[in-house]
Order: sequence, then C-alpha cells, then structure tokens
Amino acid sequence: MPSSSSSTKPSEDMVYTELYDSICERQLLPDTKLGEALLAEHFGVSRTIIRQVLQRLAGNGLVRLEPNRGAFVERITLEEAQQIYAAWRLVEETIIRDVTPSITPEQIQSLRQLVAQERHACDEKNYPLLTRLSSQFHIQLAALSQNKYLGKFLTELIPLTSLAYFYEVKNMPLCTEDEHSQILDGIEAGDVEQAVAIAHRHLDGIEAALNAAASLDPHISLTDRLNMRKPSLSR
Amino acid sequence: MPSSSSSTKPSEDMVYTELYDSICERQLLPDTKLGEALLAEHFGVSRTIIRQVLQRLAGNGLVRLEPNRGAFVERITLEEAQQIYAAWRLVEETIIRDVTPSITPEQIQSLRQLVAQERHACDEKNYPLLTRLSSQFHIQLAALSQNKYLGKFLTELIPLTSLAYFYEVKNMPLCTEDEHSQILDGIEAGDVEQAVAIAHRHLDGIEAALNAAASLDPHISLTDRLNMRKPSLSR
DNA sequence: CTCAACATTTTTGTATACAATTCATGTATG
DNA sequence: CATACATGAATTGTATACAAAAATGTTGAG
Repeated sequence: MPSSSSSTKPSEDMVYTELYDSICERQLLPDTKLGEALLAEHFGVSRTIIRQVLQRLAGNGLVRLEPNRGAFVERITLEEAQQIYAAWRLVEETIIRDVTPSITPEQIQSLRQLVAQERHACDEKNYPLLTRLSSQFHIQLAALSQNKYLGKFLTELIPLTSLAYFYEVKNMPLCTEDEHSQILDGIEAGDVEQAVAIAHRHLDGIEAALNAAASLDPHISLTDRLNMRKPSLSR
Repeated sequence: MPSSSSSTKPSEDMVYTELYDSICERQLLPDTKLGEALLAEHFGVSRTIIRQVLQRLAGNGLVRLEPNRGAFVERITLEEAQQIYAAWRLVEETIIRDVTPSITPEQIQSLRQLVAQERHACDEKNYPLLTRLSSQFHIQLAALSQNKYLGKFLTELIPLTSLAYFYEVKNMPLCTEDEHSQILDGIEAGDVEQAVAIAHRHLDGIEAALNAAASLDPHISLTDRLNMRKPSLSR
C-alpha cells in the first residue's frame, strides 16, 4: 500500500522525492537502514526502482551505500558540518552579489511568500516543514544566480546539513524567518554589503546553534550506540 | 573483447573509470550516443552494470539521459563554460588560501611529479593524456583542502570543461605546466597572493583560449549539428 | 518522385529469478 | 559458562526475460 495516496502510479521520481524530503526534514534520521525489499513493498514498485533511487540519493551524499550491506541515511560529523557551513558562506555571498543587481520584483515577491510560509510553519511549530522551507529559501535564492553551477552546488550542499545528528538537534527549531526577511530587504534595496553581512550573521548563528547542540550531546559513537542496545544478556 | 586486457572481471568501477576518462580526454565527444547493448557487449558485462554506470555519470553531469532515447555524452554551451570557469576561479582561490599554510613537502613533491608528467605528455604531443593530467593537477590540489566539500565541488566541476565542444577545441593543446609550476612555487614559498594571482591568470588564459576557439568556430545551429553527427565509437 | 501510414526492428524501461554475501540463531566443545 | 563454529534465513548483487517506446524500413497512394 503506497503511502502516497495519489492515484497516479508512483514513478521513480515520486519515490525519490519522498525519500529526499523525509531525510531533509529529519524524519529519516542518520544511520537508518533503507532496506530495498521494505521500500519496494512500501511504495509498490520493484527493487529495481528502489535501487536506482538509492543510488541517486547516494550521488547527492544523502545516502551511504555499504557494499553487500545495504543503504543507510548518511551521517556527518561536527567537523564536516563546519566545512559545509564554510563552503555555504562562501557561495552564498557570491550568489547574493550576483543576484542583487538583476533581481526582479516578481522574484522578490516569490521569496517573500516563502518567508511568510516559514513564519506560519514556525507559529504552528511544524518543525519538519520549517526545516524544509528554510532550506528552500536559500535554494530558491541560489536558483536565481546567473551561475547555475554555483546554484547547483548550494542546492546539493544545503540538504547535507540535515545529516548532522546530535540528540539536541531534533529539538532545535531555528526560527530564522526574520533574518531571511532582512536579507531580502538588503537585496531589494540594492545594498549588497548589508545583505551579505546579514547572511553571514545568519549562517554563523545556525552554525553556533549546531555547535551548542553538539557540546550538549553526550558524545556517543556509532559503535557505542550499537552496543548499548544489549548491555547485558537477558536470559 | 573487453578493452581492459586484465584477466580480472571488469567490475562496475572499471567500466565507470574507462568511460569517465574517455570523456575527460575528449575521446568520446559530446552528443555521442552511449548505447547500452553496445557498451554491455564491449565490456563483457550485463546491461544492469552499464545502466548503473550511466546513471552515475549522469549524476556527475558528464552524461545526459534522454527518457526512452538513451544516454549521450553531455554538451555544454560557451555560456555554461564561462560559468564553470567563474565558479572554478572562486573555489580555486579559496582552496589555495586554505592549503598554502598547511601543505607538506611530500605533498608539494607529489604535485611537482604531476607537473613533470604533464611536461612529458606535452612534449610527446599526447594531448588526451595532457588534458587529463592538467585536470588532475587541480583536482589533486583541491584534495588537499581542509574543506572536502569545496574539494569535491572542484573535482566535479573541472571535468565538465571537457564538454565544451567547438571544432577548434580538439586541436587546442593547452601546455600550461609552466603556470602549474609557478602556482606551486608560490604555494611552496608561502606567498598566497602570488599563487592566487597566477592561478587567476592561468584560468583566465584557458578561458580566453576557449573563447577564441568559439569565435573561430562556425556557429552551427542545433539543427545543423544534429545533421552532422557521427555517433560511432571509434575504437 | 514525394509523402504518409503501417509494419518491423531496435532500444530502453521494468520486473523477476537466481547467485553471492552477510547476519542471526543454535549447537557443540573446551 | 563462554567462545567458536556451523547451519539456515534474510538481504544484496547480477543477469536475464519481458513490456513499452522509439527508430527504421517498406509499401502504396497521390
């Protein structure tokens, strides 16, 4: 029974989107096993399709394929997350500088709508949706860049931040629509330096929150986590 | 008859590498049809493997998958090539700034060896090899970056330059080992600004050569180009 | 001779069957 | 009682068979 209730046949892209969104929204947490047979049954397609989707997700870095062992949601370390934010800052600044002079009122309007949706999701405490919308703001901004390769890079980079998993991260709702709004203000006013400065502050803030979560987290390694399932044999 | 003469079974990675290198070296030119049955026979594997390889290559942007029509070597326009070089300049500079303070003598040595190979390939007029070595220099440098995401970006970006296809490009041997050598000199001396400046000149030069080739090229429209395609694998 | 409609062939897309590997369970042994 | 090993179940990897679509070739009318 396919979870997507639509009557249309769940094609490869639908399966891909569903898994992609689930990972980005942190519904599927890092190290979750993505068994082929299970997914095939769930979506009502053959393993062939599931396999292709998993390989595409692996190509985007969202899924880790362990030979002869299967597919898992990827997990990144704190250090890797920091590298991601560093690269993000670099490209975000470049894109803002690129987009600001040529942006149209319609494009601004479209982004403002997105911010409104973010605010709504935050009010409703719908944090999975908020996570996705927040990413989408930056992705949609990146899509406006003249340079589609930089845009594609950011589009692939941003979802990876969902793979940093510490206990506290789940409960860390980053309601940053205000900063998004301020970035738009700067862009709309043609004030590149202002927009760039806020964007940097914005990303610094997100990274700081992640660092805080990581420091609060009892540093449990993967092996530790596996071992603590059965501390003692009950028999 | 598999082209890889080794007796070991050509696995997926071998097929991937072979096709990847052939495209990067401009042995397989843009718009070349990559028929599944043909490749399967050529490498002595099933279509399943070929299919996986083609999807991986498509994920890297080297291959274009047209639904129900098959796989083709991707082609990029002059404008897209210019975007690639713009992104390359940005990231290359960042990486040089990142790598210079922490590079080791062994790493320098390894890169110098690569430059020597380049010089040799240029002397021998082995242009396919030179093309690959020239890319490899930048890729290997990028691999030294602390930021593996920027490194990966460049690693995926650089091969795309092989997809810009104008008549003159084939006959355009860019013997730029000297500039590579100078970049290394700057890095080795710890003179970041010098290294960055040369790197910029280097990339500007390559892009200028491409622009020249494009202007010399009789601007063939898409429809004309379709008429003149010779899709045979020359092997 | 040209063009269009139909039939044939080829190629891609998907599902399934089989082989290979890993993982879990249970048993024997020190 | 714990460890090592062997057997069996479950999962992944690969090849093949079949279905669907596109390309090609042929025929016939205008």
